Amino acid sequence: MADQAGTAGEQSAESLVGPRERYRRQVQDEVRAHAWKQLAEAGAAGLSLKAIAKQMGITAPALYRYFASRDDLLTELILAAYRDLAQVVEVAAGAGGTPRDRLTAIATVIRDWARRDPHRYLLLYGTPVPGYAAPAEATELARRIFAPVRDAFSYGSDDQSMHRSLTFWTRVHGVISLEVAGHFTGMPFDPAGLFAAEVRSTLGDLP
Amino acid sequence: MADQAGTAGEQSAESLVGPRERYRRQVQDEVRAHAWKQLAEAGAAGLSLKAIAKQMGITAPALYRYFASRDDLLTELILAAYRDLAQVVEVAAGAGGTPRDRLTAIATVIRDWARRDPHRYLLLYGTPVPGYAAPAEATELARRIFAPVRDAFSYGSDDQSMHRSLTFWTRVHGVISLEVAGHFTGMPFDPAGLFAAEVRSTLGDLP
DNA sequence: TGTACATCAGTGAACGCGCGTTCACTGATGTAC
DNA sequence: TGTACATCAGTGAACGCGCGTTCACTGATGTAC
Repeated sequence: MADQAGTAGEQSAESLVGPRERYRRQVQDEVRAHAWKQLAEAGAAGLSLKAIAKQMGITAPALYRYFASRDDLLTELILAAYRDLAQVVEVAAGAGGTPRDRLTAIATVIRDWARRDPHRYLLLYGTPVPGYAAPAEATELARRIFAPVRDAFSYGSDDQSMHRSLTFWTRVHGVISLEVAGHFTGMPFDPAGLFAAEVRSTLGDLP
Repeated sequence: MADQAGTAGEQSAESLVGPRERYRRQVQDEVRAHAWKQLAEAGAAGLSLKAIAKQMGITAPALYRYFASRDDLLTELILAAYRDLAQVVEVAAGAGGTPRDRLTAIATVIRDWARRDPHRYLLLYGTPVPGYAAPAEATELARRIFAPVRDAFSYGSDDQSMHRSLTFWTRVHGVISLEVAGHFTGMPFDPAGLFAAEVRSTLGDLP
């Protein structure tokens, strides 16, 4: 939900931009904010331009000045979510330390990210939106996120890194997705503890 | 999607039932079949009585003879899915053998069940339907399904069975949910192999 | 075996709702001279 | 500094669509005598 201010090509563009463009971006941000709120409350199927317009005290056609269509807005939200997660994971992976340190950090930030905005996590890794085809960039970003994991496992020479990375990935998502979908509610145990134990167990004797 | 003919209280009821009741059940089954087809094509949010009626060549109000409301139908489908999975898992768990045999069988049937009808699996374990509260029976059934796993891990005296069961559960769902949601498509590896390896690794030195 | 009656599946019109999207337009705002 | 013009955000009416649900009704079908 944070602004992707770091995106290449937009750097320090604020000062080069007139008041009209400035206003434009402000409204766009407001639309996105309302869109995220809707996604949280009604899921991807409940994302509605008319409802957003009403919440903003504006008529619906006005939104077409800012987004070409409803699906365009949805695509933008999905890509923004992927970019945000990618950035968070890359920062965690880049903090240095042993492979073990890095992978523990990656797992932790992914879970924190998912818990901060469960609907946003589910938008990426939950039930696919029926009839909606994700753009190619989404797949690229998903690959980019997976890459820090594979990189951290690619130490030494004997290489089972692909298999170990996939295992890491499915285990991390296994706990997180059941947790954020609410399948642990009412069960007498601590998801954080389970997650930590799972990560430890998955890293095994990793240096 | 198979008929729950084995449900207690309905056994051999067919012969006790007049032609009207027989017809009634037939139509109900047809509605359910169309509902599953819709769920597969448009997700839970796309389940529509009017669309089902149209597909059956009937007017929508006629369906209210068979289901009290749209949400009632959805609830019935969810419970039917849980019951079907519970039965399948219980059969696998009850086939005997070592704990290892039983848990391998459980994992296998869950994955097969999920792959046979991905949308049905996602209805239970995917993104929760927003604004829809699952009935208490759903939670009970979910617990019942988990119970065979816990039972198979509860051998000997030292008891970490709860933790091991949860780990088994999250790992199985981790692979399956990413697989059925299509997050492995385009990646050059075999999900079946990954799943098998994951189950083996999770069972460890289990007898 | 035949008839009268009760049951009940299905109809058709209607309700109010929300959706995405288009179009011609108004009027405020920024910009160029 | 002042004015004319171009830009463009936002409006309001309208389109066709689909949804869940209600209601009074028709007419076929099963059942009881």
